[in-house]
Amino acid sequence: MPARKKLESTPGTEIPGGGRGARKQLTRERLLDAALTLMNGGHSFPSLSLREVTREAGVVPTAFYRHFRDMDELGLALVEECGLTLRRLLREVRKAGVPTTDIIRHSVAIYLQYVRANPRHFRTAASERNGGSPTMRQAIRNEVGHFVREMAQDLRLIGYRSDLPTDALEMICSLVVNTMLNAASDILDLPADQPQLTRELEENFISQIRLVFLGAAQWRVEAGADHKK
Amino acid sequence: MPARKKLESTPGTEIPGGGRGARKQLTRERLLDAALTLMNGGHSFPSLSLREVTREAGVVPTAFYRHFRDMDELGLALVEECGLTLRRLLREVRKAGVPTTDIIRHSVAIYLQYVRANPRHFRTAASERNGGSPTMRQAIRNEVGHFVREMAQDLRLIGYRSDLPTDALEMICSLVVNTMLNAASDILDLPADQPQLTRELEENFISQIRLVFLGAAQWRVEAGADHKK
DNA sequence: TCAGTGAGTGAACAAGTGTGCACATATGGT
DNA sequence: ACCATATGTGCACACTTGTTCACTCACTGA
Repeated sequence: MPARKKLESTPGTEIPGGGRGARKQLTRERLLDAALTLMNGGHSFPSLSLREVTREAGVVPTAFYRHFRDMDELGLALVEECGLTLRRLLREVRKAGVPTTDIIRHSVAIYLQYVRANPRHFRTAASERNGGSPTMRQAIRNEVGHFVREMAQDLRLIGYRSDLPTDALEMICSLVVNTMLNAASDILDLPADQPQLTRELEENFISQIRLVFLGAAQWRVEAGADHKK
Repeated sequence: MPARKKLESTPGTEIPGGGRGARKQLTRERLLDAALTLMNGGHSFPSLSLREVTREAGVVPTAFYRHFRDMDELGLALVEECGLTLRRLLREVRKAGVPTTDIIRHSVAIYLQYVRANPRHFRTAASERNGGSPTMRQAIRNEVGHFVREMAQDLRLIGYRSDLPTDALEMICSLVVNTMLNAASDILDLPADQPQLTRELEENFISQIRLVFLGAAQWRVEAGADHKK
């Protein structure tokens, strides 16, 4: 058991010159961090108790209420954090520009690196997407929806399949994003001492993304938009 | 609160001629059913308490131990049930044969019908796939893995892309299955009074599956098997 | 027929939970 | 310099939880 030591029994002792608002945000982050950490160790969010979180954060249970009304609110804050990470990822890929050769492998590499850099965020996103409370699920759907739309817009900006309507582009992107998230979950669940398996999963992931874009390259609107017959 | 009425206070009263083993299996099913029902109403499995389940099943908490060692064991039984449903689905699609026109739309229709017939199983599968305890996640991965392999074999039997190695076929199928499960989760989460949204989601789903097979039709092993360069 | 088995009951427990309340005290504006 | 504010503490409360124990009594099979 970690049993992180409690904060000094009076506020402000730890960072005397820190400023009040700063301190508040600090313990708020500690609470969020504690939740993420606990979730990384088998726990799933809905089975997380308020007391557990405050214990891990090194804070008395009642202090929780200074920051969140209840666990649901903390959950939403967590989702927001994950969404932020996702957006940062998109920025990163965008910044990398459009390499002339093997765009897919390149982007996937950046993605996997990002997943490994923020395992807790991706695990949370993947696990609460279908698992959490209805409220939280909806929140995650929104974030993922944003991500899909941004990605579609990015594709448009680099001139990819500029003949397709936005609907079609977004449908393609959502397929890609689903595959991404599933892969993240699979890869993060792997025992860390099996580089061979990891390699296989990664190759499988790249193949799937490639296959999707192979299909996307030939997609025709009529095939999808035709609701009759 | 449902507060289903308790069983008669002595065993065997309810179905006097039922036989002992039959009665045991009956309450066992009641427990599994109770868990599924609770999960359908917002709860996620790891946040389910033993007492909650027995309450919903109309049984005293201690009776639980006559059937499962703990909640984890019940979870595994649940996963097995879901796996059974998945296999039944495959059989159903297989039985329907290979229609000459629009195979995809046809199969998707059967699938969606199945999802709506067993919403709790599909919701459970989708939600515990990434969310539950490590043990349960692994169990679900196994079931899904079986499903993927069976599906690949089915494709092989109808002569689909008989030139591809099994690896490639399975990689395609796992993409399809992921898309299926995501779609199920999305569709089941929809408010039931929005047929328009449902319709849109379904069309989107069909498009995605179509796109995948469009890509699959052009897949070449070299592209995926080439680990160098 | 009659003992034994085993699915169910109810009471009890220690531990953990969420939350309300009164209290401390550093911070920050006046 | 000082008082209100706000962040964190400690204690207390009523509940719920998982699990134990001794029990009942219908069904089973010899």
